[in-house]
Amino acid sequence: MSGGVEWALHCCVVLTSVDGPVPATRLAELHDVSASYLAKQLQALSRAGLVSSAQGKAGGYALTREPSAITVLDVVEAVDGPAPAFTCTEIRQRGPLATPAESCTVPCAITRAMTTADAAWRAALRSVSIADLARDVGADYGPGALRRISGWLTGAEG
Amino acid sequence: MSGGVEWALHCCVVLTSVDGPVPATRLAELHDVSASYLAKQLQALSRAGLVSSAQGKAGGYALTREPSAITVLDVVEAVDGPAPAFTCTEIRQRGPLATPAESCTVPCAITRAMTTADAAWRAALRSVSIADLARDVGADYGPGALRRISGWLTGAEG
DNA sequence: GAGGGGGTACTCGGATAAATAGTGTCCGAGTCAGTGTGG
DNA sequence: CCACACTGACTCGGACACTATTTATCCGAGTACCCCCTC
Repeated sequence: MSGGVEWALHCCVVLTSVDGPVPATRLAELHDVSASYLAKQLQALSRAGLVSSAQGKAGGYALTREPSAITVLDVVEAVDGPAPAFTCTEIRQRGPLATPAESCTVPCAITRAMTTADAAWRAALRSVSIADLARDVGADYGPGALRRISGWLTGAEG
Repeated sequence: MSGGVEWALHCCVVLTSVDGPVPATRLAELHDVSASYLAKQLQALSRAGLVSSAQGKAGGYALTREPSAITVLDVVEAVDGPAPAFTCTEIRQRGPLATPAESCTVPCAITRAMTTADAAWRAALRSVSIADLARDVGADYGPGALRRISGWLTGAEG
């Protein structure tokens, strides 16, 4: 999985604590990561409609929906793409004992097993929302943690 | 996920139908894939102890256990490695508002969500055995399918 | 003092290179089967 | 006829190139704010 997923999720969580848009540069220095590369991830989120982008002097990125309406799966699919990890190359239709194409009306057993596992993975990610993550952050580090981040994002210099 | 996982699984399924060892070359031409690269996957299975390798004239690969005792997860971890897809880089400990290390006794919320999803994925793959796959192949293409493959693997020329 | 126009600085967005993991290939080390020879 | 040693060919195993994906970077297009000028 792309490492940018982690960055994107952290950005979504901190964006729950602010109202206005936050520039990519600010998000990058908060997390001490490459601004240029983080921009790419945020663009992916924007293309997926999870965040809105605003240009100009007071521009930046902001969540488009309630944090409870954005799932972790949404972010993962936006950044990594919606394609499943396993792709069947139809080996059964190759070689000297190839299964004829007309017998291949359903996916092969291996593909079915992989698809089932992939569905379980996605279901687990779909059951967790950004709001859940933000709540857990508060539970882990105290209610003031996100508030401090919010203040730094909107106001502080350096 | 590495595409070699699919090849390895197909090999394991067909190996359930034969008694003696089968050379990698024979498995490769059955599936019409690169023999050299398939060898790499089979070596991984051998390192993991799922198959035994025998050298010499009548050598090859054979399953070491009952097909019902080998799970799809075993094969996936043997070929792709046991590492989870998501790796936390501890972003929370970086940047101007870094969380102090002594407060990071448990994984962060994002990592917990990813770990849970990964566990669900692995549980699904663990619940399917190679024997299950072989049985499904019989159900899909008729009981004679695996028998024909077995005969070709052990006897036929070209 | 209020409204409008222009400048400016800041933002995103996509196009462009380096690094890394995955894919594919090759040749050498090791080993078993078969064969020929000697007893 | 049996046992042994040898030959030979076939097997795996790891080391070596090539390609695709991921990672990282840069510069141009666009836009909202702010200042200044005019009325």
